[in-house]
Order: sequence, then C-alpha cells, then structure tokens
Amino acid sequence: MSCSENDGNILMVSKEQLESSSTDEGSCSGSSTGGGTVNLKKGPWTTAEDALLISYVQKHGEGNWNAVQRHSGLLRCGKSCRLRWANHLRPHLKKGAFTTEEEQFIIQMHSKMGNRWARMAALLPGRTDNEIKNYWNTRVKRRSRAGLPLYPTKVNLQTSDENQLIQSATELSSGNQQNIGILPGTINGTLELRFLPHKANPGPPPYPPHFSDIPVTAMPSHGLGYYTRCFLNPQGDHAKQTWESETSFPGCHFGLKSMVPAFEDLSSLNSEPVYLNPGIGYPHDPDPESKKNLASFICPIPGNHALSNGNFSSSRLLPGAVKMELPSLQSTEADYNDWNTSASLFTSSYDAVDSYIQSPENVSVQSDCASPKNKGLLEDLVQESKAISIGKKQSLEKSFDDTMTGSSTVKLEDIRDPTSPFCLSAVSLFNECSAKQDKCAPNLPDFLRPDVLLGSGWFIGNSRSAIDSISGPLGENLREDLVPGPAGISSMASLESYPWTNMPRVCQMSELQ
DNA sequence: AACGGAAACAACCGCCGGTAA
DNA sequence: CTTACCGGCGGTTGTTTCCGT
Repeated sequence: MSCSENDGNILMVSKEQLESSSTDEGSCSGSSTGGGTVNLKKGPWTTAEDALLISYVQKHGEGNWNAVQRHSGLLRCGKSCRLRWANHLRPHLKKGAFTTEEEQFIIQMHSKMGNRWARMAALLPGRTDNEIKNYWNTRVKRRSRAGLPLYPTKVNLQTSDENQLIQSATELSSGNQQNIGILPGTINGTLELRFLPHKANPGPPPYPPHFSDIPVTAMPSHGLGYYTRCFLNPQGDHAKQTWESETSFPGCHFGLKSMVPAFEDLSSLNSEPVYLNPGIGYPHDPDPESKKNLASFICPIPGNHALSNGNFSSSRLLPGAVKMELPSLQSTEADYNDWNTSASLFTSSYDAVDSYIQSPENVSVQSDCASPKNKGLLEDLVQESKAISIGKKQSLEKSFDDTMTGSSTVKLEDIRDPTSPFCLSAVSLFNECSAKQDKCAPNLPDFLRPDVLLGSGWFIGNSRSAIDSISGPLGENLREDLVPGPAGISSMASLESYPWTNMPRVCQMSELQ
C-alpha cells in the first residue's frame, strides 16, 4: 500500500510513492498526476464530487478510472471513482429495500452461486453487488443469531440433485452429445424443465454459443454455497460482457420479467410446456453497435434511457453480451409459497442446464422474506421455524425420494451433441470441479463441494449435538426433524445445523473425514 | 428523551485476471 | 515471456439510521 493516511480522510501520496507503486492496486495508488504530492480524498463523497464524476463520465464515458483524477481534478483514486459510479451514480440504479422477489432471488442464487455478488447483481436489474452483499451479510447475521439455517431447507436439498447432475456431466465427456434446449413442462402443478433436442426449440435462433469458462470458486467462508458458473459468451469478450441489468431493463418492475415470463405469467403455464432455449431473449445480432435491436427484443419497454442516450454503462449491453448463469447443477426447491415457483422459475431461466425443478411441496409456509421492507424479522423467523417444523419431514422425504428414485427430469446423458454449449460446459464444469478438488483434497474428491459434503455423511458423527444446538430454541419437533433419517437427508440436515460459530471451511471439512 | 443494539448503508482494502507494452 | 497497469470482485470495516426499551 503506497498511501498513507493523513488528517482524517486525506491521503498524502507523494509522486515518488505513486510512481513506485507496483502492481498492488489494493488501495488508491497509481495517480500519475504530475508534480509533487497528490492529496487523495477518502471517505464519504460530496455532491460536488459526485457532480464532477458524473460530468466526467458523461464526457468520457466509463472506464479509464485512473484518468478521472487527471482530467476532472477529482481528488479520488480511480477505484474509488469507479465504485462511486457503479454503486451510486449510475443511471437506473434502484434504491430502496429489496422486493420480495428480489430477496427470494438472491437467496436462490446464493444457494447456487455462493458469494458471487457481481453476478447476482448482473441478474438483478438496478441492484449493485454491494447492495446484494450487504443484504446477504445482514441476513447471515440475522439468521445466525436466530440459529436458523442460512438457506431454506429445500435449497439445501438441492445439493443431492447437483451431485446427480455432476455425475451425469461426467458421462458427457465420453458419450454422444446432442444439442439441447429446455422444455419447461409441469409436474404436479409446477414447472419442470427438460432438455430437448435443440432443434425442437422454436423462436429466434440463439447465438452459436459456447461456454467459455466454468470456474469453480472457493467455498464461501461460511461453508455454504458451492457453485459453478458459465457464461454464454459468443464473442469471447469477457471484460465487456457484463450484462448490466439496469441498462438492459430500465423501467422493468423486475427486470427479469423482460427476459423470462413474469411469475404470474409463468404460473399460467402450468398446463403447457414452454420452450426455452439457451439463447432465449438474445437474438443473434452480428452488429455490435445495434444495441437497440437487442434492447427492443429483450425489453420492449419505452423509456429506455440507457440505450437512448447511448452513453452509459461500462458493462455495456452488447449484442450477445449475455451473461448466462449456467450449470450450477442444482435443482431448486424452496420451502416457500410463491418462492416455490418464482425463484425456481428465475433459476430455470438463467441456469439453462440447471433446470431440474422439483415438484412443489404442498406445505403452506411463509417466506422468510415476505415481510415488507425487511421488517418483522422476528415474525419471519418464527414463521420459518414453524415452517421447518411442519413441513420439513415431508419435504425432506419427498425431495429425497425424488432424488433417489431418479425422478429428476434432467437427463444429461441425453445431451450428446458435441456442439452443444451445455455439453461443453458440463464437461468443462466437471473438469474444473475435479481440478479444484485436486488442489484442496486430492484424495477426497468432491469434498470441495458442500453438496457432496452434505451427502457424504461427514457430519453424521457430530450431527446430534449440532442439531441440538440449534433446534433447542426451536422446539423438539424441529429437533426430531433434524435427526438423521435417510443418510442423504440426515447429512444435509446436519450441515444445515452446523453451528454458526464453527462452520468448517471446505478443506477443513475434508480433514474432518 | 436517552440509550443501546441491530440493521442498513457506504466506502476502503487486497487480491486477482486480463491485457498491452 | 515478463512486467506493469487497469479494472473488477469479494471481504471487511466504519458510519448512519432505525427501533425497542
């Protein structure tokens, strides 16, 4: 760090310091402003500074943030400027409390992606990664204090299905492959997504997509949230392909509606399969400048300022600049009412391969997020406790049965087209998973993955005490519900019940074996 | 009204990957 | 191929606001 703090929030940085700053971009450094000392301000931004920054961006566009200070006279480092712009000054930022849908979506996404705040933000129109992160951290704290599992029960339960899919993915590496599409159908009144031969998909042709990377990140420190990701990335330009939702969907109440049917719309699809496609919503457009085409296709809503002024977003929405969350290879199922459909539907739209959605549970419970404005937290917790108590056994058994009997409707072995992005991604996914595992616990395959941990029984030995530790305040019913039943279920419940103060990290988990 | 705790928000820090020189 | 720079991301911390007592 080349900055030294001085007088509160003014950093005195000598030219020598700046010039000698190496690759460490951790703090504000690298200003090449000529002449002696540069005072870089820290702390809260003033309106005057905001105005300077806005003015700069309007003139020069986003990017080149380190030049902001040079050109605008703003005494802020580039990173600070970028952050300020991204989190506060960008157009079409949505301020205020998260809606219930957004909250549910975040929970769902976190169960699949872990702490990929930026990626979640890319899927939540008008929301920033920082907002989501703050929301999540608050939630973690809250639920930790209440001794509740971080995720709704059924989100955890997805993990066994993920195992199944991962396993199926391995088969792809050697089997025949064929293009796939996604067919949401219905079973028992909920959406079900199935892979279909790609040719079966009507509508605009997708990009000739390829999935470029499926990195597997380290576990979140709280030990939950394995995920993978994969982007539809027809142009190979990672840096510029962030799909900035507020750019894409300004004016959308919930921007994803413009890409996928609204919840209420989807609920009406119960009796009819709906063809989705990996490229849904993203018509091929070879012209990188034709933003309007894409915009009108994705979100035919008037008043698309971002596109009309053509000046916004470092994460410009390029044609094909589609960030597509891909196979986290988990099914989704939640304890909640609307959550059952809505969140799952979200998921199905993003995670094209991640499309096994289980039947809903006929358990009427309240969302822990349902209360407006994030208030009524105690109520939420009480409700969730009740929900767990009432519905958990039922849900667990059903989900477990579905998993164990192979009722999953995603059959990756049927996906055999070598040109299929999903095939590639699935294989890559597996490879990367494997590679990552090797790093951490070479002889304990899969133990990087909480879902595998959940199903591995690693915790069984300690489960009773952990269950006791959290179920105590929640009553005996819950305790009983958490007590190991079938192996898979019990181990899942066990991790769910892992004491918050002692949540093992992944490698530690493997060592526990 | 004062106080304390929790929640929400804002900003900084360090690491990392991509890229150009 | 190496190095430096830039920008993005996620973690963390500090501050402010809200709310219950």
